[in-house]
Amino acid sequence: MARGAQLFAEKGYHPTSVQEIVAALGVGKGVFYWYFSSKEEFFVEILKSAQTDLRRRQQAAIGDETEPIRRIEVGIEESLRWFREHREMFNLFQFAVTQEKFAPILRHGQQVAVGDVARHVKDAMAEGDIKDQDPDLLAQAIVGVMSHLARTYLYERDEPVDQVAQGATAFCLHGLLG
Amino acid sequence: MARGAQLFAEKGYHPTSVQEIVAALGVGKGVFYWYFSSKEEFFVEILKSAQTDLRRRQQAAIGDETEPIRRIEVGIEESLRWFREHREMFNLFQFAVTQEKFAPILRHGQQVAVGDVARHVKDAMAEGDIKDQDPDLLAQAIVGVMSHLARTYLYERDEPVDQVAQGATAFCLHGLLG
DNA sequence: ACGTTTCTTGACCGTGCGGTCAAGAAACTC
DNA sequence: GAGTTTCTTGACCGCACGGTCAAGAAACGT
Repeated sequence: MARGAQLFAEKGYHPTSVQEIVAALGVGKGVFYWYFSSKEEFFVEILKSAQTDLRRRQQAAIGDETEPIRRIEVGIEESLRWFREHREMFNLFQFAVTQEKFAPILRHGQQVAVGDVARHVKDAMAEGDIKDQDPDLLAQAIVGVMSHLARTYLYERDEPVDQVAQGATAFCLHGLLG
Repeated sequence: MARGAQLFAEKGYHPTSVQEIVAALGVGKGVFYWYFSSKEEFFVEILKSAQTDLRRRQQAAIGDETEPIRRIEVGIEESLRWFREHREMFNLFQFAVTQEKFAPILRHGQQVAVGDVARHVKDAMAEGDIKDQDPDLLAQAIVGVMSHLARTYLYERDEPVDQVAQGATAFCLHGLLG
């Protein structure tokens, strides 16, 4: 299935034919339709499993941290690392959000991610580290920074993860001023 | 051409056929291929003209402002307003970045936008309002916040522009802490 | 050993696509 | 108003797509 993700990522969903997928896998077409009921379902499967994998990684990395602000930082860092290791998925995610068929799945996953961050933000507020604001908006903004910097610096310019992560967290914590 | 953009936005680029486009326009297929050499070229034309329109709006809105920080704020605000007025284009832009054929065009436009912001950031640094950091990274982060909040609050949740703009600028200026 | 279920094959089908083009209609000369 | 250029039409073409299915190979149970 990783094979399929790679193909989709290279050419895009529509331009990649089932024919090409099975050829790359070295199997007949029938075997594809034995395991998946359609090209669409196959794609959804790829998206879902990538999402859960990413979440697992985030959770695992955050596990030891107790400080909410640190949890956010580590979450950003680990997400960037995951996206770097799964270059293919970034474009696929981005494409999927734009298609009505796939958007709900993507939105759900992203809502989970935003929820995670928002929880840490709330915790930080409770501890008085962040002044009271809408936690959801802050979390959304953080996700926005993360994903845009990932695209620009990780994929287009291939810069080292740690450096990008450092820039991302610095901006999220202090903004332009401060 | 706005008609075409709408169709593409509703169904996506590939699933929208030339047949449908000309039907929606109420003309024959030949007239499409008289003015455009391919579906692809037509799409590129839509993207380019939208990009220049957005930029014009940004520049016009910023025109009177002299304070660099205010320029950034007004730029964010006006961009959000434009995206709200051209709902169709958001998905189209997002889709186009993921396709190798169209990505260069999109990247160029976005680089121009980032360049604009980065210039204001530099100015603000010169005036001592922002401490020295990489202006390009800051500008990229701002664009990231803007576009993600636009998607979430403007399109998915249909919240008022001013409120979203206020949240976006606040985060960009002060981050979580500050 | 043999029946049965689980997989695998690839030729094949109907469909709808992007793009063409012979045929004309309008609009524009002079 | 004849001649020429600028548009417009829609039937048509070749093709490649997603998906099917009859046929058979492996694997398994007994």
